[in-house]
Amino acid sequence: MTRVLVVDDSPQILATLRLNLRARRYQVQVAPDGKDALTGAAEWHPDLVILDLGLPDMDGVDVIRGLRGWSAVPIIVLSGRAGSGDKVDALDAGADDYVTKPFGVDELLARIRAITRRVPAGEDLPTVDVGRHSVDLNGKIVHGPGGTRVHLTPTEWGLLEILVRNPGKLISQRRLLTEVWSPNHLSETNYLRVYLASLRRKLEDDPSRPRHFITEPGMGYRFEP
Amino acid sequence: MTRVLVVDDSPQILATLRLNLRARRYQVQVAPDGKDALTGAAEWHPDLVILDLGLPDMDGVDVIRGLRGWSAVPIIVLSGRAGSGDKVDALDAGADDYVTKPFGVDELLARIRAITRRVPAGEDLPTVDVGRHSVDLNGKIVHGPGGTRVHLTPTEWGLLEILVRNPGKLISQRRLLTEVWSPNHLSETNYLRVYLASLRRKLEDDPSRPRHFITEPGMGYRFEP
DNA sequence: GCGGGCCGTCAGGGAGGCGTCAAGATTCCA
DNA sequence: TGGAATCTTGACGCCTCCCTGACGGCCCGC
Repeated sequence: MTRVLVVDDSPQILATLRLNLRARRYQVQVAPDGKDALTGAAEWHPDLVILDLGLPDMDGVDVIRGLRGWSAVPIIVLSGRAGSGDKVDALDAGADDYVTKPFGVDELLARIRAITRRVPAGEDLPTVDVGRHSVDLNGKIVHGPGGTRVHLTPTEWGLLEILVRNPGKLISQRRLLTEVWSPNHLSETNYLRVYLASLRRKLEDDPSRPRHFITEPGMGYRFEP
Repeated sequence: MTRVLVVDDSPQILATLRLNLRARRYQVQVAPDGKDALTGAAEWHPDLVILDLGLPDMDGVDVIRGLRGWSAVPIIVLSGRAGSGDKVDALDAGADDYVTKPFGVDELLARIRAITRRVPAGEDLPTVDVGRHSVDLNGKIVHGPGGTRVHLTPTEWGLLEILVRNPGKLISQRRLLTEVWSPNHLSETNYLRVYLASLRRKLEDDPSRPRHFITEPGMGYRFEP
């Protein structure tokens, strides 16, 4: 089932879209501002984002850039501004479509179908740079300098994905253990030490002085792009 | 270089678009009606089609259907009609975007960038080389060195196609089992072992040391060109 | 200065995944 | 109806990866 994240500060539009999308068997989650949109997308991994440009807390184009930093999820922009410059800015920042308000729900639904048809839902992870290595989360490939390749084990990929999808953010030991292992492994913090060491050995230029996989003692780990 | 086919019966629009696109280093070909559009697309294999719905000889939506019958090329529709029904029809017939006239050239160019960004231009692979063998996916034929032929079973073709269409990318066991067998066979990973062995025996130079069909333990398989 | 957490490192053992082979079971076509 | 091609199933040995425990370094408070 296609997962749609709707970002808008107007409760009416939110309610209308949620109703219409749910009736068409989409899975819907909503966010009222840019901050919630970014965290929601990082945690929920939607197949499509519908984004109003006029958000209370941040510029819509910055939200697009924030998403595009780590995700290739399709983005449909809603906006009251019909100016050519606004459209060009949003599209060039990484939006896939631009619909001006007021819009017909039928048209929006058709555009949603057009976009999800092209992207079979699920190919939303681009490549991320980690120092001199480039990490392709989609193809599960790590390229090193000079055409070399680095091999990662499933557990290493699990850790790497969570960290890289939340650049700059502190990820608690609790969350890493829960998502990579299980909620029963919350006390096994030594697993993290072993596998973080392994990731650093494979991806950091100087594993003993990590620059991208940072330890926050007592709390967790952080990925610095 | 991205190849764009522009379909419109108005000489002015044709000239304007050709000028602007050529200036942005697109390769442009034009067609004045639906018949020329279909034959032109079949012979020239454009990476993008810009299609005016108001053509003299046939309905624009039929042109879309005609293209979609055999090609997945992105289509941007131009139309003077702003009605919601027209948009829905065109998009559901297979168009990727819908721009109403009069339109700004800047906006159209931004939409072109947005669409071609997603599809990296030219990604059908009729024949693929696997070591000393060449695989014709359309004709379902494998040629070996020296004019020999290799026979593959339907299941082998199923596996081979998914792997070869995603060169370099890791394909999960889950996806292979789902698409070649069914979602009920997710636990039968032994099938994969048997048929991967079979593919290697038929296509690899040294089946015991595979160079093109790589196992990623615990995750899936990968085709290396 | 000293001790206790917390973290990084290393290497061995065990379990599960993988490749291989061959023998049924099933389907397909003549 | 018979035979051939294809798919399924099971057994066995190998190899990878995960877990585990021990040790040392660093930082902090006492």
